[in-house]
Amino acid sequence: MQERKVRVRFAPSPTGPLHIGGVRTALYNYLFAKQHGGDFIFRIEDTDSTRFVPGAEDYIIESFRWLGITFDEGVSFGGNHGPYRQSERRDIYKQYVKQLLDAGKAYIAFDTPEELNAKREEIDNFQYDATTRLQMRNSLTLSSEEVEALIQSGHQYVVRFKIEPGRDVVVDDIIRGRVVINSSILDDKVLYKSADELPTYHLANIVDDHLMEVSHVIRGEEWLPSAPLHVLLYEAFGWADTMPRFAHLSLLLKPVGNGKLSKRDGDKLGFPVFPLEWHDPKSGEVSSGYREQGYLPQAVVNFLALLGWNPGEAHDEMMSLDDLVKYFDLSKCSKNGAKFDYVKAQWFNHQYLLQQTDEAWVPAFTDVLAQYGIASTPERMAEVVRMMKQKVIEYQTPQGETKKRNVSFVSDLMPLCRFFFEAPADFNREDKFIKKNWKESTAAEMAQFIDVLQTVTDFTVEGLKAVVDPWVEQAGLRPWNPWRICLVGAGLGPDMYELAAFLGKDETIRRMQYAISKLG
RNA sequence: GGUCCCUUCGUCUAUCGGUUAGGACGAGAGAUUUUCAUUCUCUAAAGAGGAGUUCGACUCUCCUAGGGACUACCA
Repeated sequence: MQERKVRVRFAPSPTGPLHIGGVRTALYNYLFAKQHGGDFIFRIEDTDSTRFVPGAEDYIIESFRWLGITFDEGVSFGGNHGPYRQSERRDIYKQYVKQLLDAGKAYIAFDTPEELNAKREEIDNFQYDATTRLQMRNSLTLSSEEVEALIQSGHQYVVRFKIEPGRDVVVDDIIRGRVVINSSILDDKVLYKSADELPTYHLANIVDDHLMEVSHVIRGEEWLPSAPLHVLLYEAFGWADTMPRFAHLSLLLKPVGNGKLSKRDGDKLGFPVFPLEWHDPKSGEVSSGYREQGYLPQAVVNFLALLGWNPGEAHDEMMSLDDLVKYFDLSKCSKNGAKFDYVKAQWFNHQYLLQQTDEAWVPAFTDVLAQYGIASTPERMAEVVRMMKQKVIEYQTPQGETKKRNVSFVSDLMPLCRFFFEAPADFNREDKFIKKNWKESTAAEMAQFIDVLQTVTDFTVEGLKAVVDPWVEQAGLRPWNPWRICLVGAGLGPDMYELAAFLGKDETIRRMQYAISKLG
C-alpha cells in the first residue's frame, strides 16, 4: 500500500444541534489529522432535504470554533475539493450514478414507499435483494422501453445497488481488526432518489470521500454494519486501491441504565449533551450546552478525549489539545462503549478553572454578579475570586440529594459571594452554624472585639494580625466563628482577616454592631 | 427475529502469555484547618461464566450469558 497524505473528514448532517458523541468523533479525527500532518475536512451531508434544520450548520461551526477544533478545508473554510455541501454536488453524483447504471451494477426501481411497506407487512423480514428483486418493478424485470416510458411519464424512481450475493466482504478496521460480513445479508441499498435528485448517504459518502481524497474514515460504530456496502461500492467504482482505511469508534452510552446516550438524556439526567445551548427553531425548545453551563472548552475536550481512549502510563489525564495530538493513538481506542461520566466532566472543569488566572475569571464573574444587581471594580472582583475560587458549594445530585463539592463553575461562585458586597440582613437562629457558635456571652465578646478593632490603624491582613492575634491569645477567646456570623451571616467564606481587610474597618465594625443588635 | 460488534474495580481505562492486575474520577478513613472547602496520606474496590490451547492465561480459540449497534427513498 502506497503512502498517502492523511486526509480525514467530519461530515455531519445539518439536522439539529451537534451531539456530544459527534463532537468526540470530530475530535478524534482532528487529533489523527494533526498528528500526521494531514488535513481535516468539514463536509455537510444534507442529502435529506426533508430533515434540514435552519441554523444547524452555523451551530456546528460555532461549536468547533469554541472548542478550538479547526478545519483545513470545507464549508466556510475554503479548499479546492469543493463544493463541500452535498446539496451543491448534484451533478457530480448523477454522473457516478450513471456510471454504475451503465455498468449494470445498479438498477432503476419504481416500487413506491407504500408498495414496499405493504410488502414488508406481507412478508416477514422482507428484504430488497437478490432473492426478491426479480419480483419487483424495476429495470431488471421491465423492458428498457417500459422503463423509459415510466420515467418519461413522470414516475418517481430510485436507483438501487445490485449486490451480488454469497460473497464474504472484508472490512479491515483500525480499531476492530478484520470484520467479515457475507454480502447475502445486505440489501440492494437505495443510492439515488429521483424525487429530489439527490443521492442517499451511501453513494454521496463514497463519491465524496474518493473525490476529496480522504485517506481514513473515522466514524461511529453505528456505521460498521454498512461498511461492507461501502467496500462494495468502492469496488464497483474501481476505486478499491485508494479506498480509505476505516476506524469505527465505540459509542457513548447513558451514564445510568442501558443504551446509547441520546439527545433527550441530557436534560433528563441533568447535564448537557450539546456543546452549545440550542434553541430549536420549530418547537422553541431550549437544550442546555456546555458553554452556557460554565464549562471551559479545554475541559470538555480533555474529558471527551478520555471517553474511549487513554494514554496509559504515557501521560497523566490532564492534557491540552497539543498533548492530545501528541499522545492520541487511534489504534488503541477501546472497542467497547463508554458510559458518559458527568461527574468526571465536572472534575476536569474544576481543574481547568483553578489553572486559570484570577483575572480570567473576572469577566464571567462580573456577568454573574450583574444578575444580582451588583457592580464593582475589576480589582475588587479579582480579589473576591482569589479568596473564593477554592470554596465549596452545595448542589443537587441527579438523584435529588444535596451534596457539597468544590467550585467547578464560575456561576457557582456568586451565591457564595454576596456577602462581599452586601451585609447580612437577617440571622437565622435555627441555622446550625449560628446555633452552635453564637452563645450567651458572644455579644459581649464581640463588643469587646470591636473595641480592639477600633485601635487597628493598618486595616490589612498583616495589620489585623498584629493586633488581634495577641488579644485573642491573651483573652483566651475563639472569636472566629462568631465574627464570621457577623460579617458573613453563615458558615462560609474566606479567611476572616482577608474578609475584614476587604470590607474595610467601617463596614466590618458596622456589620458587627448590626449582628449584636440582631442576635443579642 | 437476522447480521455484526463488545465484556478488567461503581465509572473511564492500563496490561499487547509470566505483574503484589497499575492509574484517574467517585467512595471511605485519617492528617491539616479560623467556617465550608482545598491540600496531603491511606484504604476498599475488577479480569461475566464454562471449556480448551499452553510449562504458564486478563491476554489466544470455542461455547454460554449479558450489553450494544444495524436491519428506511435518515444520516
